[in-house]
Amino acid sequence: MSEPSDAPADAAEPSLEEQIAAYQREFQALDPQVEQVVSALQRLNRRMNVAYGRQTATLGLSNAEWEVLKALVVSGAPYQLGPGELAKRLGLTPAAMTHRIDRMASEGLVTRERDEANRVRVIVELTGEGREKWLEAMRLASVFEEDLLQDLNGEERQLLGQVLTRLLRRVEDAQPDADGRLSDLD
Amino acid sequence: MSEPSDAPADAAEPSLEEQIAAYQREFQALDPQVEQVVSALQRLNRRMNVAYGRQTATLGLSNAEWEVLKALVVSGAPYQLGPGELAKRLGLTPAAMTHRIDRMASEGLVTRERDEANRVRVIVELTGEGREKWLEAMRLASVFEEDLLQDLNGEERQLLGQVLTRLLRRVEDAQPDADGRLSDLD
DNA sequence: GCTTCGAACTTTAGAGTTGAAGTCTTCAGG
DNA sequence: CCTGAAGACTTCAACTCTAAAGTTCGAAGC
Repeated sequence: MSEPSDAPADAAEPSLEEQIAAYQREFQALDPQVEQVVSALQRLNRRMNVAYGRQTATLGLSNAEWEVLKALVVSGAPYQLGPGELAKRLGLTPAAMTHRIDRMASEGLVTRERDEANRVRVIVELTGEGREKWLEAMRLASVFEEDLLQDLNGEERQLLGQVLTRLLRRVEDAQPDADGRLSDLD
Repeated sequence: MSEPSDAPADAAEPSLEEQIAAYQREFQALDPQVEQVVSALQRLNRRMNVAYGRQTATLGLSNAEWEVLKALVVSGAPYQLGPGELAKRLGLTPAAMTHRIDRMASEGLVTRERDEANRVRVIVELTGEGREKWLEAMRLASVFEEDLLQDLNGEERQLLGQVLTRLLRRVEDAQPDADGRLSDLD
C-alpha cells in the first residue's frame, strides 16, 4: 500500500515564486520586490550558463576553455597574453592557469612560449584553430541570445541593458577589486 | 631600458564597454544591444556572487554550505531533504553531496540519519544552529541587495523584476531540464 | 661584476568535484 | 521463501582548483 499523503519524502522542485514565498515566510524582513529581481537574475544567469555549456560542448570545448579563448580574442590584435594576466582576468590563481594552458596547448587551441625579450615572461597566443573555435562558439551563442531576447522590443532591450549596467557600476564602485583576482569574464 | 610603447605585455583589464567593442570588432554579426544586456547581466551576477561569498565567509560559512542551508530552509517545515534531492536542487552529483553533508554534519549545521520508515533513504535535517546561520547570512544579504537596488525607484524595480522573470521563463521552457541535475539554487 | 630583491611562472600538497562501480534495501515474481 | 531488478546512497579513482612553496630571470645597489 502507498500513502501519498503520509510520505512526502521529496517535495517538488521549487519554482521561483515558491522560493520567494518561502524566503518571506522564513525571513519576514525581506522585501519581495527586491528578492524577485535578485532571484530571477541569478536563476536566469545560471540557466544561461548551462545553455552555453551545452553549446560549447557541441564544439568539443569546455566552458573553461571558452573563457580563455574569449579573453584572448578580447585582447585583440596579436591575441597574446601572459598566464598571470589571463589568470587575473578569469578570476583564477596562476597555478590553475598553468594547467589550463597545458591542456589547451596540447589541443592546439593556443601556443605557449617564452618571451625572448624578457625571459621571465611567457606568451600565450591564440592559434588559428583557437580563433576559429571561438567564432563557431560565438555564432551559436549569438543565436541563443537573440532567441532569448526575442520577446523584448528594442525599447525594452535598451532599458534593460541600461538598468543592468547601472547596477553593475554600483557593484564595481562598491567593491574596488578588494583582493585582486575576482573579475572573471563574460 | 624600457620601451613603454614597444612592450605592452599586459593590456589594461577591459571594461564592459571595451569588451563589447572587442566582440563587435571580432564578430561583426553581433547585435551590440543584445550583447550589452547579456554581458552586463553576467558581469553583475558574478560580482554579486563575490560579494555574497565575502559576507558568508564572515560568518564562517562557505558559499557551498550556504546553498545547502538555503535549500533546506526553502523546503520548509521540518527542514528535511534527502541527499539525492539536495544534489538535484544544487546541481551537484550525489557523490559531491555525500561529502558536503559529511562536512556540514561535523560542523553541526545539519544532521544525517537513516529514514527508519524506508531504510534506503537518508534524511538530512537542518539544526537550530544551521537555521540561525542562514538567518544571519540572510540579514547580510538583504542589506546588500537593498543597497544594490538603491538607485532604482519602485517602478523600475518592478519592471526589472518582471522582465527578468519573463526571460527566465523563456529559458526554462526551452530547456526542459534536459539531462536532470542542472538547477542549482539562488 | 656580484649580490640581493622582486616579478612571473611552475610545482606540490590538499580540498572539492565528477563519473563509474559498489553496497544495501525494497519490491515484484516465481 | 528466494531470486532478480530497481532505487538511494556511498566509495573509489581521476581531474581541477587553491594556497603555499620553489625556480628562474631581471634590475638595482654597492
